[in-house]
Amino acid sequence: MTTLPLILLDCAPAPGTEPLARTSAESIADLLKAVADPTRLQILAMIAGADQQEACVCNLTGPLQLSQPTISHHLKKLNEVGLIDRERRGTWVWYSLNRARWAQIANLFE
Amino acid sequence: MTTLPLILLDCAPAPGTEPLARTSAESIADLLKAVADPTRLQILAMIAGADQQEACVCNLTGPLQLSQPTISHHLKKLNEVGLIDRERRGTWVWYSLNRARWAQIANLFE
DNA sequence: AAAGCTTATAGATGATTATCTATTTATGAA
DNA sequence: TTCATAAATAGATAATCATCTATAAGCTTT
Repeated sequence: MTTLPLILLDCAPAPGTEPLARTSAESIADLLKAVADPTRLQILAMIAGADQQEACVCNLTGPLQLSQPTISHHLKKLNEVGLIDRERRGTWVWYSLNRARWAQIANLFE
Repeated sequence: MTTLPLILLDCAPAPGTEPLARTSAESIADLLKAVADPTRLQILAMIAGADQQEACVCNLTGPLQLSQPTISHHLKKLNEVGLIDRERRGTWVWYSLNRARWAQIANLFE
């Protein structure tokens, strides 16, 4: 009597489960890490909901009850992954949503 | 000569920038944190790409080169936020994507 | 019940990070 | 040039977390 190749049912990589390349996974994770923070989500929501869809640091410190360096820190993180754009106008620095980058996240989950 | 009410241009919460409620921001962040990890992204990709779109722990340890407890740890995190479902069949435990939960993430970015 | 395999949990550790205070840099006004 | 305001950076700290080893728990078979 012949037996089925049980090894195929045993513990082995499942067929078709080539893992997502580590470097790709890491760069996607970096992008998602930027949004996976409650304060940064609040910041993004405030920017998206603001007039002209932009905000400066000092627009955010009050409502979020965080120090100015902390807000700047979060804005820098969001800017580094391309989720918000930065524009200096006089003394203020204005941050706005980068819609294209935002859409790239949506595409990841479709 | 009259002057514009400069206070409106000064540092204050921008109009319409009611912050996203902290509790909402935190629960969204918890969901996003679950996917904001390169190993968990690789796990999700492997599950999605597998036959029957499911995988057990031992399908993953080999390709990802991580210890079994580490894989179990990640699967638990993904399961806790509802991104994957868990089903024991005999000795093995099979994990599968929860498409509805997945879609909820997509909706966040539209 | 005893053995063997798969998965989960416990506990430890090193790395990452969100936050703060203090300081510096950048810009505009006097 | 000096002053005042806005934002960025430096450095410190406490908390979170990805990973490991060791062990326990769950299931199947003999």
